[in-house]
Amino acid sequence: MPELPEVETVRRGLAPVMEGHVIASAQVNRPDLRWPFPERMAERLAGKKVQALRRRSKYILADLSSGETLIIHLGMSGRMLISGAQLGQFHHDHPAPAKHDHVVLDMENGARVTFNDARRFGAMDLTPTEGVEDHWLIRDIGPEPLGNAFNEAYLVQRFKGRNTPVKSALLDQRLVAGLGNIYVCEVLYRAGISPSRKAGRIAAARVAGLVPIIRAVLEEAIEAGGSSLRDYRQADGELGYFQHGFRVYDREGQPCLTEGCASTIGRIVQSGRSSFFCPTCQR
DNA sequence: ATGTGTTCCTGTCCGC
DNA sequence: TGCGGACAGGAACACA
Repeated sequence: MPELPEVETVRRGLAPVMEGHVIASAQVNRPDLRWPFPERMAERLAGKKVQALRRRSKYILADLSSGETLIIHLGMSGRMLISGAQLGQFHHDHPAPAKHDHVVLDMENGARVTFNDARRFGAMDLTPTEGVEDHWLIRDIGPEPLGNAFNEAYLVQRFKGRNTPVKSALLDQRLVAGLGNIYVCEVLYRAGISPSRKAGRIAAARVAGLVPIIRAVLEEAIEAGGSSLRDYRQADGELGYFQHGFRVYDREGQPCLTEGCASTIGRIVQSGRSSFFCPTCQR
């Protein structure tokens, strides 16, 4: 599920209990998720301090004092739960293990971080921190949409000559990092561009206009995640799944929210994914 | 090189 | 209440 804003929200939620703290022990309850876990993962995590908790695209990167980095991907259904830490205090009691709790990290500070992933499209790997950007899962990913390398000239260049629908182009992680089905729908709605339009046939000015829209949509979602984070810390400690007011995603058959537009939101399937759009506002 | 369809897995929801 | 099918926030992989 989680797209860039949700992963960033998870990272920010984990940081207070993990960054600068030592993993006392790790429990690994199955041999694999999408791929096998790295050899001896539990042993390689135990006793290591998390020096930094970073994010690259939809990956969370935990740099360890051993010189290795734990790479975490949440896939479609991956969740992170914090227990034993509330309101800055550690109370040391944890909920009963749940179905699909695959990896459990017990921190020396008493907090417990549980990775739960029903569909098991998630992944974890351990790799040397030096060169983690060249790891096979990460090396081909495009620029961070909130960074300087992602800009108008870049996107215009990358769209040039592409015969694929703009929806597919923006989902392509090699082109830009971190966008998923929800936020691509939201971006194209805000930009007034049909998801079916071929990327290479959009006027350069409109392509350039996508850049600030992508940034705004993601930043607003991160902000919404940030405010939800405070609630989660008070509630059950589950991170990353927050209610965010989507303006077009999952609104098939409901009225378009654009002022003065009388259309209803439609849905088409593009390469197996639902695209929600307004047939009037998006051309 | 690009573009598209299939696949991995479990859970939920909706119509009969 | 059961059953079948569609669908779900990802992305690697196989193939045209």
